[in-house]
Amino acid sequence: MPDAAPSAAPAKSTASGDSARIYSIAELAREFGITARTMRFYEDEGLIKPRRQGLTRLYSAHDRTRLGWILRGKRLGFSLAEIKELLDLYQVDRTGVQQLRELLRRSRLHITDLERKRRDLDAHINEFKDVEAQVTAELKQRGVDPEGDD
Amino acid sequence: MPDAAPSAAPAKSTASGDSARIYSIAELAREFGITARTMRFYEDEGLIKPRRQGLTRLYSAHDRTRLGWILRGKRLGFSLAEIKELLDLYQVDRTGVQQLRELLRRSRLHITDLERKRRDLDAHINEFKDVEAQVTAELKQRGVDPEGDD
DNA sequence: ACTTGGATTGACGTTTACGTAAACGGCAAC
DNA sequence: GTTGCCGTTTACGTAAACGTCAATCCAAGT
Repeated sequence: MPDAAPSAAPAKSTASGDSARIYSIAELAREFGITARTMRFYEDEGLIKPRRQGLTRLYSAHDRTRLGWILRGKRLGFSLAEIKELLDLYQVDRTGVQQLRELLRRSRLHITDLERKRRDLDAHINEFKDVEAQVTAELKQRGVDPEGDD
Repeated sequence: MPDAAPSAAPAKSTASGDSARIYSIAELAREFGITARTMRFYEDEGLIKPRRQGLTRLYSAHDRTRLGWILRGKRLGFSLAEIKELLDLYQVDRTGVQQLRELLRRSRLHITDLERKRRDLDAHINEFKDVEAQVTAELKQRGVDPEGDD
């Protein structure tokens, strides 16, 4: 969510310290565990727009943050189309009242969706923790240490 | 997760009341908001195995529960292959110590994955709640009631 | 007897999210 | 000067998760 939420960012002490850093495509790909192909694909889909120096792509700290956000969305099971929609939510102009209303409406819709996901997730976690507890108990009962690889 | 976790199920008062109920493919499809095609596909992939009466599929309460679990997994962003793996975790025989160890290991791995997802989800939710709060404040400042559709 | 309403099995089509060459340019080292 | 290494575009391939027919079957109603 580039620059939208203040969040708990480490204090920028070095003036324009590393927010001015630029990244190559391979560098970011390594960092996030994806391929350059994937990043170009995301660009084609309008999810990121790195600067260009000639043909070569130059990624800013902003781009990097955005990419991280995209991948987090993916881990949560959103499609690239949905992620694009959500990213666009932040780019929308907040000048008009109607637009603010619309933004509010869609944020709330999305929060509802996310909270459902959270319930699903908690249920899933609890079930697997149950299994863990049961299996641990069973092993102990058999006089086996549940920890240790042998 | 069928019958694995006790969970908070409503008391079965009618003896074999509805755990003996059988469902048609269309019935379950309607209930879960999917198509019959999807259910047959899941069967092909080995995710559910309904009884047969001739050619017609008959779904039990167990199948229904299982289907619900599958769809919950999907909402969390798991692939059908992953979901199958997780379902199989429960079917695995818990007799041998080695198998119990393996089950424990994989459960823990999965819990780790789920908890990462949870952190991602919480971060996402917080960001959108920030947006909601900011937009709400902005609307109030302009003397507009954030609620109400006009 | 005939239609209507579900059920079935193929088989091919489609969308999403990339992978995988192929063919090229720029630059630094050997 | 050519061998790597990184970057580029264009284009075809692919796995996952179904959708969409087509042809068929079967029980129920009129």
